[in-house]
Amino acid sequence: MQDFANPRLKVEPLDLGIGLRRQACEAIKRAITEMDIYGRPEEIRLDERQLSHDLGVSRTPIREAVSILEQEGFVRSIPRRGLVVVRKTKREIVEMITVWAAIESMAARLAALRVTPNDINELHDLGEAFQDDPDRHIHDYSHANMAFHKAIIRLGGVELMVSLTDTLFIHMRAVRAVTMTQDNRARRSVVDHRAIIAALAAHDAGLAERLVREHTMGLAAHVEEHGDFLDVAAGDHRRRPG
Amino acid sequence: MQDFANPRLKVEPLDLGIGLRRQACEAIKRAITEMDIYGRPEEIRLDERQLSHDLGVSRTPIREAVSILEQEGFVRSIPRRGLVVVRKTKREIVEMITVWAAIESMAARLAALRVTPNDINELHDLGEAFQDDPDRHIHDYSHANMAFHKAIIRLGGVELMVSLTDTLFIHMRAVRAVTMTQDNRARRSVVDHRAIIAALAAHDAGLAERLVREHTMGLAAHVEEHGDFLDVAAGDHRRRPG
DNA sequence: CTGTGGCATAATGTATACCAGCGTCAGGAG
DNA sequence: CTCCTGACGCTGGTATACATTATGCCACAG
Repeated sequence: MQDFANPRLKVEPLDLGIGLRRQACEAIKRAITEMDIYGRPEEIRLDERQLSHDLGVSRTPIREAVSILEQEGFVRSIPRRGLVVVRKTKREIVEMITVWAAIESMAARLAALRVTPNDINELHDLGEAFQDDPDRHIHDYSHANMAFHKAIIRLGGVELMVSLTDTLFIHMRAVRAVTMTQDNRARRSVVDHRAIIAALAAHDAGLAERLVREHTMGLAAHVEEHGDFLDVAAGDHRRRPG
Repeated sequence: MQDFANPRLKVEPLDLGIGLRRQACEAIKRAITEMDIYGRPEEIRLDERQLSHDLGVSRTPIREAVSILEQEGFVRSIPRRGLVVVRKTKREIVEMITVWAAIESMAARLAALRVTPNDINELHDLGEAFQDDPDRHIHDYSHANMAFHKAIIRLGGVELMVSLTDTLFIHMRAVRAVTMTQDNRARRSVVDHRAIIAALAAHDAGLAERLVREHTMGLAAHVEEHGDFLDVAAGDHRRRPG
């Protein structure tokens, strides 16, 4: 009966141990994403005992976290051999971008029917934030670029799209910077984004979908064309030739 | 050196521990999918010890398998409370269908540029298999229907789409039968499928995409309209009202 | 009679110990 | 000098034991 009659104490739910495994999962994931995977040619191995020692927990939560990370495609567990950080091949990156294009274009279609002027303003701010000189702050612009696309997906109103693309975007972190610096893509992105915003503002679902699809598939084609650096040493540790 | 010179012992590779956790994961997943989740109104709890005892393994592999299953959205782990089989809400089902529509329509677009006459024949066989009387063998038809859509996604040539939709389709297993029996959808599906095949055969990417999208989004709208049975008791175990 | 508080039980989350392969290195033999 | 073989160590996989917490019941007090 004290649900709303006595609002005396407003304590937070106090997330007790809501996941020592979650913390480990997040920590490892962040460590992986912040590491420049494609910078070094050799394989990156993970040691369970090292991780458990560094994180100050036992191996059990580490292993559960690793299970999740493996399911999400960040690491690969080779039985009796060890854990390696997966290095996405060019083909896999292109596939991820393709799926991203599929989801975001559908989200744009749905968003075109729902957007408010307020949403349009937010998109505009995100799109024009670095319009003056996108080449200057590549990293920041790349971040804002991701935020723009994530905003469109969010405006679609489908939570599942948000969660699915979140994982995809994390995987593409390593590719962002490279793709942005090439071919003056950053500058052209701004133009595309303006057109997308205009289509959304006009509630033109078909146009918004097409523009988003062509924009993102353009990135896929770009990676397909210039992304060979991803496969430089992706498969050099299959067998030990002796 | 005894690889092929001395074929005296032909013992099978005996997948020792190639994944005790994988086996547990598959077993539990199959048990969940084969269980009629939406038949009983009460929550379905899973007991770790029971599972470990039934599968004949320790709790550790069970817990790792459960981590994967939780990540895939089949179970939900409530800290210190236990495991419950998730019962997808109508909204979540609609969202999954929407994502499915996004992916398959993109796959259809890609497939239209790649399909061979052989592929068209296969699709035709899948689509027309139950054309004579789809209402008769609802279960088989539902299976063939899924196979048809999975075939289109496969023809898109993007492996990631196949794996992503595999999980989605498993989740929608429970919904298939119901949606098929309502509104004469099975019969109309055949007509839609014919048009999709024709568009693919004509290499009309835009049309194929549109037809697939409208077909699948029609299912989404149908579930949105008639899928209230999904929420009958989805949230009755939040609090114990006393 | 009802409500509250404490206790007991049980289930999960975590830690540690043990086990089984696989790689590597060294030593011996040809 | 080279190649094969065996042993050791490192790695992950599994099991079991322990602690912490949630829940339900019972007793006592108002």
